[in-house]
Amino acid sequence: MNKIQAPRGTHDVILEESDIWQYLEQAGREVFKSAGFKEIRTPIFEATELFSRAVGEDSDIVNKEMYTFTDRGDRSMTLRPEGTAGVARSYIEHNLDRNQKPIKLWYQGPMFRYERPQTGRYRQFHQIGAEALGSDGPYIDLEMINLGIKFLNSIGLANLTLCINSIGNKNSRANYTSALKDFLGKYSDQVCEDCKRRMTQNPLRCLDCKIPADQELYKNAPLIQDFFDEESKSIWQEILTGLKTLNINFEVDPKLVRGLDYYNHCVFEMKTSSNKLANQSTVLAGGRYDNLVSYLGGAPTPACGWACGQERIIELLKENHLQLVKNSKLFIISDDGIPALRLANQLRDLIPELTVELDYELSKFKKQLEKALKRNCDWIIFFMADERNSGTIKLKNTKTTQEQDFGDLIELSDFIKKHL
RNA sequence: GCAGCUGUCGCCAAGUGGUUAAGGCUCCGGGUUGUGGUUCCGGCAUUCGUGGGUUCAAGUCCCAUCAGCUGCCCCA
Repeated sequence: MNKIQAPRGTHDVILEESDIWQYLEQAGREVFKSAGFKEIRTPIFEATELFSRAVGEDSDIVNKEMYTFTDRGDRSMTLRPEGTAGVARSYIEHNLDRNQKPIKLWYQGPMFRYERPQTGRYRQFHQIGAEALGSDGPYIDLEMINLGIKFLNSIGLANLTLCINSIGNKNSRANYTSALKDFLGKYSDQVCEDCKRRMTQNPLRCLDCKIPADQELYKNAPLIQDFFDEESKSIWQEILTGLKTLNINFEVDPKLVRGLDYYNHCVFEMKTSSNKLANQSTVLAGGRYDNLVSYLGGAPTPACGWACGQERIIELLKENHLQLVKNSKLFIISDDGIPALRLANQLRDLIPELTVELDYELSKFKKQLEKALKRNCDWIIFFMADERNSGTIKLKNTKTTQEQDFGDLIELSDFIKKHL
């Protein structure tokens, strides 16, 4: 029989790694809770049309990266490539705009993109994201940025830089794009193949071309800020002064743009300087997307949000030699299974925060002791025939090596609780 | 979608065409009569990602395929 392996670009989260995942997700939950965000769980697959409308017909995601299939009812379905579209769809479908605004939501879960796997890049990957719908900003934008930073700080991530830019409103961007096209047109025979293609499809992207020769040519390219109308200008200004006043460090990156169509005004990314992620240095990215809800047929709704790639963060956490908070563990050594199981259950009820384990193989005393020690248990209970016959439980603290007999379970559990 | 590198036990690995595929860690069984991870014995790949081919002979060479890594593209 040949072994079946996990599909390309997917991976199993197993053993110690799942501890890190839980730690990460717990940290997210706490941060969102503290800011009054509610969790939203949307389907993992949606009508294909949702993504082609939300993400953009000519984006790479829609064109070549979606997991699309026809279901048995002949409907075209797609495994979600990102989280925002589903949230917006749900917002419209359930008339969430009738709630107090803004609606503040967060989500966590798998996303799917048919890409070439690399470090920090998978076909099934996971994002934690937050969206706020119904507020114009700039305060909600600042709140979202702040929350993103807070989240990453809370898990002990350092060496992160907030990069920020504004891509203005629709008008400003249209004016800029046409000016940029004119500028780029002058070099159409000198730039790289990719840029030639980008010139027509997504001229903004030329600006972050990685070819030095191209960069040289683009040095004198027009800047988007010079094309801002009054609205774009004032919103951008408010964000910048807000960040300064809040003492949030940032770098303005005029070349920061977006691959997804629905963004406008302020966009931002958190990047790591760690070389652990190779080329995938962006760990969290987001911005304002005032047009998405109306693209999808809802009433025009200002909104902003961000998403962060969990796999990428996990890589960084591993590098940080993360000290996960371990809870106390107790191991019962016994020569009879049933009394040991009963005792384990009683202890679990009495001390829910304690991990209680035992040896299901009923190995010899020596072996069980070894197992307990190898597991790094804080406590060992000796519950062999001798103890059971005398009606006592012998408790040992493995750190202090002190032992104590207990005749009463409540007394024993109180003792442990006191020393947790 | 394009290009380069890699693939031997759960993990780390030796092996460079020639008998039964080193070693270490982990794990499992057992001894040292119930208290510190010790020690001692023993076990753990008919098989080298998979499938073909070359050869008297292949983990070692060739081809294909799958997967991983890296760069491009794009993105979280």
